[in-house]
Amino acid sequence: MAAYSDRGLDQRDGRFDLAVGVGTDLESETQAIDWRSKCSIAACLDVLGDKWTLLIVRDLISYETRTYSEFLGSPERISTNILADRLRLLTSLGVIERTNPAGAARNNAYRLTPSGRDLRPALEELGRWAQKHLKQYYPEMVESV
Amino acid sequence: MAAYSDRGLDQRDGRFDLAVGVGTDLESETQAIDWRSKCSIAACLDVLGDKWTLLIVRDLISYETRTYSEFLGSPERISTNILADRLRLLTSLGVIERTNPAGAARNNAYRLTPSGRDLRPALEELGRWAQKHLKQYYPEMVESV
DNA sequence: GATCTCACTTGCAAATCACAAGTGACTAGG
DNA sequence: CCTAGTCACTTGTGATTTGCAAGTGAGATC
Repeated sequence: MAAYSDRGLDQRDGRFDLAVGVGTDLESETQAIDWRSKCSIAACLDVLGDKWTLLIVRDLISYETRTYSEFLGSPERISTNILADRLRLLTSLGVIERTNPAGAARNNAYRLTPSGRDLRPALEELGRWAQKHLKQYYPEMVESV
Repeated sequence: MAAYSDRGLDQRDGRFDLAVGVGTDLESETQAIDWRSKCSIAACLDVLGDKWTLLIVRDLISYETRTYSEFLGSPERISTNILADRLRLLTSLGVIERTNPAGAARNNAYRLTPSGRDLRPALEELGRWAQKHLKQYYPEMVESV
């Protein structure tokens, strides 16, 4: 517990440039991650901690594969620039990949890698928590994944 | 699976004003939540989906109780306005509460409610995932919770 | 080979965030 | 009690991120 708590207050933990140089612009671009602490939960949130990233993973758990425009069709209405950015991030992290890595972007869907599939238990727990504790505020909510 | 996918594309799912009128300004203020879809995972992310909220929960899992300034001491260095905002949100959701609800704000710590304690499995899964899949990018990472 | 669709990119306004500097209530010391 | 200090915030300002609308360019379709 609290294994990070002995750190000095003024020090930064590091920055890491993710990149996979496979081919298209989207895949070869680079993203810097500023790790806020050594805590694994904080690291997870450094990467996945926003309103959109895990919804992409959720869609891929539900549907196995999904194209860019299919993601756009999901009910939460992600905007195109955010979608492109998050797909780039998840690809560079090795959480998702193209179904046809060598092929052109058009109709080239995304799928989860083993790393992405390992997020399923966490998403199930989050969904379970919402079902139990958010339904009082939002009765129309339904299950997922 | 994909139980939300039959929704129309143009419809909004709703908005809900959270409020608990217990006493201090911080507790009685109101926050609007715009539910993006009926999906429970999306609902969870509507509420907890950012880089800071779950770190507050993590601290309370690690330490049982924490004051405002103790939260500020955590290594991720949350800023004061964001901390106040998230404490307000988590309080209005019933995820955390003050250890002395009737007392003054000064030295009045926060603790998890049963709802907050139910987030532990999800945080454990997220931490486990980070340990398994993020360590390659960030070797200094350590366990947590 | 012109048109269409798909997977993005770009530009700009709006919202959110980080950082620094207050503020006001309690509290300990003299 | 009066003053100085600490704690729990709030406020202001500039920087970053997001949302929305409008492109763009490459491959598929006709």
